Amino acid sequence: MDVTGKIGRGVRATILDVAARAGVSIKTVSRVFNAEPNVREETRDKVIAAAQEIDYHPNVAARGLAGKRSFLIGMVHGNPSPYYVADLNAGVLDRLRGEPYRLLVLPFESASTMSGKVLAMARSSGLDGLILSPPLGDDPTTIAELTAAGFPFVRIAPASATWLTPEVRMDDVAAAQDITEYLIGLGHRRIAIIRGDPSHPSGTARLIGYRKAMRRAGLDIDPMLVEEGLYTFDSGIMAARRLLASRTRPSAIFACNDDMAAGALFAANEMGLKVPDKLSLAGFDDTPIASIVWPRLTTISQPTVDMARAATAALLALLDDKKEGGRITMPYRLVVRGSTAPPG
Amino acid sequence: MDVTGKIGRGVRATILDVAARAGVSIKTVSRVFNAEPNVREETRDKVIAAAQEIDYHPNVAARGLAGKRSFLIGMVHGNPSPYYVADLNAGVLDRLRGEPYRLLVLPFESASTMSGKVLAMARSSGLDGLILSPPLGDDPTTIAELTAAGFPFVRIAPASATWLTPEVRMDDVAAAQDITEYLIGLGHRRIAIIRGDPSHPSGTARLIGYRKAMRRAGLDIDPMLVEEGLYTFDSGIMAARRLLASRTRPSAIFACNDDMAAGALFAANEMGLKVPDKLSLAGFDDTPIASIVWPRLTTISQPTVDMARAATAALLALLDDKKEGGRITMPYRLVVRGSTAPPG
DNA sequence: TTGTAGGCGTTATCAC
DNA sequence: GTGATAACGCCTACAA
Repeated sequence: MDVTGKIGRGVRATILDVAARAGVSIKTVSRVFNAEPNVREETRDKVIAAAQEIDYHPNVAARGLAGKRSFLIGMVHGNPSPYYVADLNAGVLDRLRGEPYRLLVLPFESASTMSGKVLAMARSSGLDGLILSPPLGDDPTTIAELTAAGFPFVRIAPASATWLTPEVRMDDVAAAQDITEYLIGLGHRRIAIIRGDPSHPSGTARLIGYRKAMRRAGLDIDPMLVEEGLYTFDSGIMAARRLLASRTRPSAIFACNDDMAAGALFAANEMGLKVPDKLSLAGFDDTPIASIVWPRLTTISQPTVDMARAATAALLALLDDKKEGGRITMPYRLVVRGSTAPPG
Repeated sequence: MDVTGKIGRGVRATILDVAARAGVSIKTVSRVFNAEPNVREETRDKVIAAAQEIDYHPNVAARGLAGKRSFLIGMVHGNPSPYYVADLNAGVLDRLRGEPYRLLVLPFESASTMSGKVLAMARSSGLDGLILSPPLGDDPTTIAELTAAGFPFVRIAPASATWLTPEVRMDDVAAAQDITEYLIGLGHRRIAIIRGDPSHPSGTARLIGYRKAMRRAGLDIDPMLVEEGLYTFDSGIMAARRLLASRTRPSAIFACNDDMAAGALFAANEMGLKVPDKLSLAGFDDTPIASIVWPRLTTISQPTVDMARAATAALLALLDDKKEGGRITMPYRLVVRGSTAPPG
């Protein structure tokens, strides 16, 4: 036994060491480290002091084995926009600060390779819970297997509601409608849309919002003005090139995320089309990219960080109290910047 | 006991279930799942079949407790550029594919808040090893405590060599010298530099390369042409505004990363300075941002993903074979794009 | 308010 | 090649 309390190189102190040093039982030490009640303040202090002296850190594996939880939550993301992912990460980690939970990032190539394997992955990684972001949060197979197994998970920005488990979202339809109506209000009539990856249902919601706005204004929706993208910068370039090559080209383009809008801006620059004089451009998400390009993008500010924070909070509640599923809708904001103007 | 092999909702199969079903001992099952030798092929198949039938996944916590490792590695990053971080993540995860190790992302505010806490964090998170990216990889306190504890770690892009542990880097000095010489070769004489955050030593290396190139060309280094940034887009704007407000403004700016170069481009746009006609701009890293702005940035292609992959490979080797430290230098590439031209 | 006993699911040690 | 059995460090009961 180590009477001095000095622990040799590589040898970690255990709860027994702390107990011995503090002159209490291991259960008392355990109580202190789990913030359980019924410990005299004086005892608590003794334990904490002893722990510090020998640099004790609870063994996560032992804790997980005995307590049947790993304090590990996973985030699966297949979003191609690094800024979006960075925001998600930031929100989750922010909420996790001070909590015993840690965040595991799960590799992810495409939604299809992942479908049907999420539960196995979660199990083999020993996760306590899962945060699903688009498009996986809308994958029926994934939802079904997680639900069937009773595995705790929350969804960020799901397109369809299940109400089975917490969902944090924003109103994509209304936001897309707003930004389209803003373009219409500027005087635009030929307004194109670059939709997102069809496998991301949020893209569909945004398309619906666009259609609503157009219809309400009595404007035709020319199929030539609906292009498909993949939420990537490059796909935005491609889509915009097709749109702008047409003889009856649009005077405004609404891209379903900032990356594609930046791509459209790039395409316009290539063709010498000045934005916003000859072409108005709107994005969606308000990621940093919207402020990096010139001119800055008019866009919808999606509270990604807040959404991630809220989703994490909901998951923690789920893990602790086994609370029911619910739906949280976060507010968005139309941000008007230099990329939009009346048609020239 | 569950004779049918069907496992109820939420109840996970254990190694005992597999052993019973396969008619072997748990040790044999363990051997199979750890790819140990001395198991007859026939036995192995039986075990694997039994495991699949009851959807067995080894319990990570138990494995960690008994085997004294968590199969968890951590990456600590304090780099403000999301694209850089995304590339690091991608490289690590790519190398980890197929390995039993998982990646933990560690929250990180600033290098100073982290210093002296990395080991404690690694311990309390139960990590097996650590990947340190700038600027933490150069923090003496961190290096010292990890080394003293014999904790396995590798460093990505460290400024100073320790040789104690694997280091994956590129030659920042030579790269910065190359890109500066390229600008000089175009005919520029007044070349400014926007250095990075002083707490990131890579910025110093790049400054040295710039100085070398200038001296070799017999050019004075006007202190007015050396600005300080923080590796962020906004800091690039600020620094460029200061540089461009001067009456004797530079004809070219070399920013120590792409984010700041993009900021400089933004500032030039603000002032109506056409790039590259009136101002040449060079970045560093070749993150996606370099290709998103217009015109695209001339930059140094830093093989971030490859570096992360190599660092991960080195860490895995360290964890398995206890190999020695070593130094890997990856090649860089000067990428010439539209943001640079002869002075107008 | 505190302590004791038992078990969590695996790996390691040694025997067969 | 294979198998019993003892750790591993903690948490959950239950007692005191």
